[in-house]
Amino acid sequence: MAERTGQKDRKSRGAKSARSRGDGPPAATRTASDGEELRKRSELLWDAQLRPSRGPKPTLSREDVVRAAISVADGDGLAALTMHAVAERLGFTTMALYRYFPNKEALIDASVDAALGTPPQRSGPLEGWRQEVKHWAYAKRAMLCARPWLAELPFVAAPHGPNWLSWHEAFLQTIADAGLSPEDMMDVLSVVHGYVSGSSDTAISLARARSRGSSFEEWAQAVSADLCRAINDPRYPILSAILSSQSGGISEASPLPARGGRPRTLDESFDFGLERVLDGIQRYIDSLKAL
Amino acid sequence: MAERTGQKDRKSRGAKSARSRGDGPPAATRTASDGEELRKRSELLWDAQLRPSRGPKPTLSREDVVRAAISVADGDGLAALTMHAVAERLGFTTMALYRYFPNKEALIDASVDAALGTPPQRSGPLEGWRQEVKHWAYAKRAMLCARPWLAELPFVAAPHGPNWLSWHEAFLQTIADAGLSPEDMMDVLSVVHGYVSGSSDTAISLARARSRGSSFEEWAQAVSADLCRAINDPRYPILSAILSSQSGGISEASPLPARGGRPRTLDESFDFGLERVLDGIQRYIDSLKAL
DNA sequence: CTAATTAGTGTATTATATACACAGTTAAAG
DNA sequence: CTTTAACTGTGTATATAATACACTAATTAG
Repeated sequence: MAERTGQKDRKSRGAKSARSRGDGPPAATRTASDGEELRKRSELLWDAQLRPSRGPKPTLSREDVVRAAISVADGDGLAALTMHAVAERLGFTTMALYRYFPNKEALIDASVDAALGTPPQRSGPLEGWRQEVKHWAYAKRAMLCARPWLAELPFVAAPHGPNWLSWHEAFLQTIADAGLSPEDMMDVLSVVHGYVSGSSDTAISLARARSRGSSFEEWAQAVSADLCRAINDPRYPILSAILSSQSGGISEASPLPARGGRPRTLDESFDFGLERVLDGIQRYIDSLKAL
Repeated sequence: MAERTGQKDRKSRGAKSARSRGDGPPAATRTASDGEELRKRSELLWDAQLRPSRGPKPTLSREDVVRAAISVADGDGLAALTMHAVAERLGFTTMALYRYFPNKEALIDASVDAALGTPPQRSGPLEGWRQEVKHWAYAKRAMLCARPWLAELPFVAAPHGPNWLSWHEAFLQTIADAGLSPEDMMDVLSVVHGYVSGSSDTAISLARARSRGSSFEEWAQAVSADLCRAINDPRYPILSAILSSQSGGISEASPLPARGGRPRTLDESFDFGLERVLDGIQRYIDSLKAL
């Protein structure tokens, strides 16, 4: 009954393509990332792939492959991102991709970074750190919503590519003149970045639903039904009260700018939270100035 | 050259087990969650599985299966969480699990919720919302670090189970008396929750590395090396300057409480950010009182 | 030209999820 | 007590994916 699971056959192979799997501990497929794993992935991600001189020239470039991968994920979600699907889009066989990336994980790492894109360039004069940070936060959220499949990946312990660093750099520029220490700047970055990525899940969920053809109503209905199981459950008195008091569920982007008794839209809630976060940062900056 | 990939053969199958796949759009495996998907998953998660009367009693319960699944994931990470591994741990065949959960996704949804556990009960008198929220945030972060595999899953658009709701409820209790409107309470929850989950990735990464036997040094080395590719890259002037100024990389939990020139530890950075967030919330609460 | 080296292909292997049919079990109904 | 519908756990089969490996054709250094 106990099955012969163990022992993946590790055939010794020439010192040639040392860029394959890696062997450490259990070595979870994707997702794993202790020291060894991360180091390898990071190296692969930044590896410049020098072109050899002897054989035929490759028809494609890594960029081509990444573009195809992104286009697959954009179209049909992360689950559709198979080596086969990418190869097909390029008109090649599945195995051809392995000439460009040693494994799927490396392709995904590269695709994720490419998909992040570069942060919007600041145009015109600085508007003060607060406004600049807001722009950055909006842009980041918009980027995530435009590529909902990014949120399906564990960002935890993934290697940071050039575009990721660009986003960080762009943030640091927004607060470069606020008078913070280097360490404070990094920690403030972490606060805003944490808030943005951690709180955008609902918006991303909506974006994904839309990209799959669901209507706003259908999505809102499902989300609401899911959460509303708390209603009338004695384990959740406060939540229950709040949910049942809020008549509808989530409201779509408001056509009217008026903020009356209308509940906040998703974006307005994001905004609300962002203002709180910025208030907190502001207070810290002010406290430093006061010294 | 172009390969004969097309046309996945979709064999017609009887109308029998209507509880199988679902068919809508491309229907990504896990991870997908438009309206339909979410509705189904939510239902499954809350479905009470009434025991039928006719046949033999099942040897296991859903709870048993979930426990086994969690123990697999705790031990070897999410990638090790296969139906086979869970079944083996229980001493059953793979297919036996399908008597308890219609598919792996449902098992994972249930396992995630169970793994969240219940938030710590408040003991003793209230210490004021700020302190209470801090406790909650610490507890949540600790919970995520204790189960790093949770962060490998897309939380986006996953159904919310009883434990998830409990965490929400517990938060709402902490700020129930702060004088916020129901809507504000939910949005404040979203801020803190967003910050905590979004900013814990590094700590979670460390926790995972540790659970896989990496030393702190090995992990810190890898993380640092990954980020430090920015150094001396003209695209990242500020980041580069900050990183090269900070001598070491990340420092472990400090043995000394003294906060001298020493860089912040991971936990201290989290704390720093949390204080900013709380300051922002406090300011909002104060502004309401001032009215 | 010749040999080394590489690109893309084709095929085989392995891991996983899961459909389906079967055998033994149990309790409700006769 | 028998019958039998409804179930449980098992065994087997299939589909999807990733990817190892060997092969052919291409291309260029010498």
